[in-house]
Amino acid sequence: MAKAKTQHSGEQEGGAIRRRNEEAILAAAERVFARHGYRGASVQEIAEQAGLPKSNVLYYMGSKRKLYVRLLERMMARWNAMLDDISAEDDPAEVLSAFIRSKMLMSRRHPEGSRLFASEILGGAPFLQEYLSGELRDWVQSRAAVFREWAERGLMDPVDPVWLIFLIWSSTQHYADFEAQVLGITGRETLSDEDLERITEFLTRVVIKGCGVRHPTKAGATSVGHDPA
Amino acid sequence: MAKAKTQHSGEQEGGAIRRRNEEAILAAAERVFARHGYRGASVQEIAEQAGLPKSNVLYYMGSKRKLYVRLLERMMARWNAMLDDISAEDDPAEVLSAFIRSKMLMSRRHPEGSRLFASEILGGAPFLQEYLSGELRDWVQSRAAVFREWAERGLMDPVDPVWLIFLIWSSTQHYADFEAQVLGITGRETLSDEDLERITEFLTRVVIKGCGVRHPTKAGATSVGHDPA
DNA sequence: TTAATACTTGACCATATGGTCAGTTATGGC
DNA sequence: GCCATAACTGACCATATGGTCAAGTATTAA
Repeated sequence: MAKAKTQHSGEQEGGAIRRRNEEAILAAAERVFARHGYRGASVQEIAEQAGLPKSNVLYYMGSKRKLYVRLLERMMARWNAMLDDISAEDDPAEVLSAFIRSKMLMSRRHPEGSRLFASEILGGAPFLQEYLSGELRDWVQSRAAVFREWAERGLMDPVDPVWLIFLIWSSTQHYADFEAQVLGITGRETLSDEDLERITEFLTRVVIKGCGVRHPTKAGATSVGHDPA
Repeated sequence: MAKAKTQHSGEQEGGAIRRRNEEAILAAAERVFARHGYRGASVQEIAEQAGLPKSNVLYYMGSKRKLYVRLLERMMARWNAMLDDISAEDDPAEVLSAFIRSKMLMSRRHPEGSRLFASEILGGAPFLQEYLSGELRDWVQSRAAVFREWAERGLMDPVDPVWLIFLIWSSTQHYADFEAQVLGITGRETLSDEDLERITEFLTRVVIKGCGVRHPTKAGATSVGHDPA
């Protein structure tokens, strides 16, 4: 095999200069790819937004394709960092609430990354197909199994867990991906933290109540989320 | 003003040849724009998919930009055709159910159009900004007023109507926009009509139950969607 | 039949694209 | 101070882009 070139060996090493420039490039590229998609983005524009000459971007990233893949991988890593384990012993209401909250936070903290991901899927997921039908599918199936057990124990209605996961994904991601629509319709410049908090509460409430989630302590008794305010 | 040229006077007229070719071009363009975004789409590719030389596409459509705008307008027209009037006198459960169903049908019938719209919003809605903050905003506000009145009459929980509308939009559109993800994760080739029907029922149920929608006949009494299957 | 109009399309143009490369400058360990 | 290596970058290339145009062919109304 070829000797690993320092340039592309990845990971954390590399001088301070390299790290700084790569960060600038990745940030700029995330914006541009998110806005225009893979094909519509140009290396020239990324370079300008990063404040570097085009050659320099290619020097660090090798190619447009590699840069794009690296961004996707970074986004997947963020995702994976969020996927805490759950078991059927946990409180469904708490798990669903935490799930919605963390997805909402992801949309808040990484809107460009979220849009980049959306753009990739929208285009038929040419780079992410195996991830979707591999890793991510396994993750969904394992969560689905837990949901199903909750339903069997009478802790929630017997809804299809996969459709439920999609419901949570779509309704939370909406605020990053369709930000332009949300802002246009609500007539605001930005969404405040309070807005996001209220939306999170709304979504949590509808999902938990809508799926008939009950407290685990008293087996199959009290319903959750009935504060009449 | 200049005399209207037959070529671009729009509307229904034009020979059979024109209509046939324009349809082919529009269909092809919708696919290509949906997949690659405005910038990423090329007239050449659209022409190939339509089975015509590039010059011919430009002959009929004038320019890439005009073609794109025309597609957006066609999609907005479909949308508007769906926006039937509602009043506070209607049954909330029925209205919400019909709303979800028709949005779901739209995702089913016009997935490319849906993705085209999504791509436009994702890119910051450069062509649709005024539509969003104008027509569409008004539409949302008027529906929101009805939802609010329902809440005041005790026919549903006092949820924020705008977030509710976004919830319905996002969760239904998901099945068109993120089709690649849905298929990858569920491991299917396509979603069947039965799948769509079940998803529609699931979403309807969660929304109606989650928002505490009640029947209007008995003022603020029975809750809806409790079939324990 | 004829003339006007609609349609068709290959050649062409200026510009932008992703990517290469050679030559130069800066950096850091010794 | 030395030098290997990292960092930098303008010039360049083949190709693709959106769009124009002129010269054709098909269609149709009179």
